[in-house]
Amino acid sequence: MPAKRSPARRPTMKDIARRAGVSESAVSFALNGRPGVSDVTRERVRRVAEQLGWRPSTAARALSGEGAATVGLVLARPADTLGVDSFFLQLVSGIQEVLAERHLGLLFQVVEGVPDECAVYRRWWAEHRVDGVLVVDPRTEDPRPDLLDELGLPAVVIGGAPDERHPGLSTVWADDAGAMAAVVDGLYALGHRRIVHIAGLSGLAHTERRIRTLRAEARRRGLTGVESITTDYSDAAGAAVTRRVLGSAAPATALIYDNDVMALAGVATAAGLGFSVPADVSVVAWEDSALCRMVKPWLSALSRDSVEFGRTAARELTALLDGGPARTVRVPVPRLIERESTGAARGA
Amino acid sequence: MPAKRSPARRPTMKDIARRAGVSESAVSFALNGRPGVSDVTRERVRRVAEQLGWRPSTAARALSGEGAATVGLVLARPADTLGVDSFFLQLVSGIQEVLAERHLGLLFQVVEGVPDECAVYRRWWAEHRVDGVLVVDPRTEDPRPDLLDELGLPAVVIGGAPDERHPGLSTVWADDAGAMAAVVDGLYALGHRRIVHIAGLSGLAHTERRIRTLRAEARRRGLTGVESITTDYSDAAGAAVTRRVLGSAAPATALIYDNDVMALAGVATAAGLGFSVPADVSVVAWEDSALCRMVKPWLSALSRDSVEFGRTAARELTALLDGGPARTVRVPVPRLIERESTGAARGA
DNA sequence: AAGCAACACTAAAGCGCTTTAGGCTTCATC
DNA sequence: GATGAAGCCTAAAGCGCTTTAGTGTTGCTT
Repeated sequence: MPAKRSPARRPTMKDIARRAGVSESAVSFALNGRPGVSDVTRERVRRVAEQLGWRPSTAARALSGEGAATVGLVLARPADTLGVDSFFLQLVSGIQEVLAERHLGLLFQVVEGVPDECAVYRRWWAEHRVDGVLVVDPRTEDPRPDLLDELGLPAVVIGGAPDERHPGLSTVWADDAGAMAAVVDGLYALGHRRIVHIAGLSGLAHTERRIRTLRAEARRRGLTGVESITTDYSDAAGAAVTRRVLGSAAPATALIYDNDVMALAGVATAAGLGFSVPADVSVVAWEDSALCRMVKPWLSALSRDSVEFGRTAARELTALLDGGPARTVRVPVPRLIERESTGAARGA
Repeated sequence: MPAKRSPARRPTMKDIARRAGVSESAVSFALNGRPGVSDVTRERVRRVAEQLGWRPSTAARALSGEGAATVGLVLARPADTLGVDSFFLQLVSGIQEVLAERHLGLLFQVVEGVPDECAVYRRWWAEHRVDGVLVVDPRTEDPRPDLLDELGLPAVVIGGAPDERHPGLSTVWADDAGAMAAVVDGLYALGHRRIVHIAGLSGLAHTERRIRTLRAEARRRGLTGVESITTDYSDAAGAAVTRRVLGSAAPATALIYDNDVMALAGVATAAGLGFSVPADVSVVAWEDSALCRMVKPWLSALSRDSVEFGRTAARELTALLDGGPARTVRVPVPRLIERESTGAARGA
């Protein structure tokens, strides 16, 4: 028996009004907890609505000024870069958890770059599609905060540094600088003096923050064999840079990779070059995931709770939508999980 | 200078009408390419709209029966399972590419399980939020097609087998059965007789299809040491099953893992147990990604173009939205990329 | 017993768009 | 020169909801 292709009209408030024998306005008041109806009527209306399986039409709601009940998230990355990134899906999953409670939808889009991203914001705004947005991968020289300010679109920036120039935006961030300092501390204590940081995308706020911190830490200790090299986060880049670094005259004894994928590729490359980890070179991955326990030696990694990160961001956005003030909240510093890929520097 | 918090009213058709000196209806006709206005008026209206930066309010459009210009995608997976899955983001990225051309939004939600997913469809439908949906991870005994049929929500099922019981749904699928047969063929030719398939989630349509095919191939050849073991796709499960399988009296000589993550974990486990790959045991990963080239030996893997898969699915959905007929389209069979993890069976 | 507030409820407008039903010109037709 | 048809455009209703203004009842006060 083929399922019936029922026309299945969605029930509207008018239907409820008719069945409950009251006016549409009464229904609206009753269902939205506004004063103006007696408790018994309210209850009756609620029951009818329930029984009819009524749900407010977001379109109608949005049109009468209530907002779209939707928040937006755009990911600006070339399609091939977004492969093996566990961080992102976890973040989204945390975001969802909070949004779902409030029946807020998540409009998601992936684009090629920041200019496209800005265009999407403009469109969403003009089309009335979203009530607010979550901005990821903030950059130094970022046009997005200005734009969002101009559009008056509530937004929370995920992973940026506090930004006092845009008091309208909330920021949720982790203290990468502190984490980097801690990592360098640890490596220094193990005797490492030549440290290379295989960084992520140049221009990303957190990349630059890590680079600056590393440089500062090096200067503070008088270290000269310390540098950062930016990449595109890909395994290929991780491998290539590792090859170059370990091939130099006085190769680094410690490598800090800005994600798990590059770290893995780096370890494989090092092994291929005859370097043993951690005897010849220590490796730290900035991002923990199942991957880090899938190779021998297990990778020491900076771990953070990305799901909770997402939850926090979403909570800030809903607070903003409720008319709350913009805030800057810091989530816990990533913790260094010491596994097997870090050890004393050779000869230390 | 702080950016101005401009109230920034969105321009409406009324604004255009006033500026162009015509009625609102004329504007609507002009902008939607309907007859009823002269070419010069149409052009004038278009220019004014452009100049004002007008974009139709999706809410208003949706309300007047035009649909929400949005399609939905819900991912039913426990939060911790969706970590390292490159397939999914690539799929989404392909989907986006097609949707973006048509200015269709993608409403995205992740939930815990299929019942929740059904609830989301109902809600989206009742709230008028989406015009159609993309369904992933079809199951044997799947309640979703019936539901979508009942709601009359256009949908395309991604990765299912053709389903003649739901003529309203489009299906986009790859021939897993064919791929499995080819893999077994190859392994058989290499002398493998004891083959274990570390499968994915039991109940998923493609999991069951692979299992059935493997069983049929084994029977056809009179092989007895062939079996499938279902898992939850996690690296932990991959490792655990591998340990069990290789610890048996007459261990398998070839392992087929239903994703790259488990394959990786499997190889690591095998190495830990003293098995050398591929000398002692061959490994095939059903899903190719950067991971497969990040361990030695490089993993032989079944590769497919997930981005294109997503594009195809999205194209089918837009066709459906345009009133086209439901179709069943097959994307290319995954190709086996032979790398270093497969070889002749010991003693063959 | 008139006056008044308080309460429960309804009528109607409005959000921004589409669409149907005309109205008014113009031009061709016989 | 009346009749029609065609073409361009406007008025108005309607989509499903919120909200403001307003209408009747009560029940209380003096």
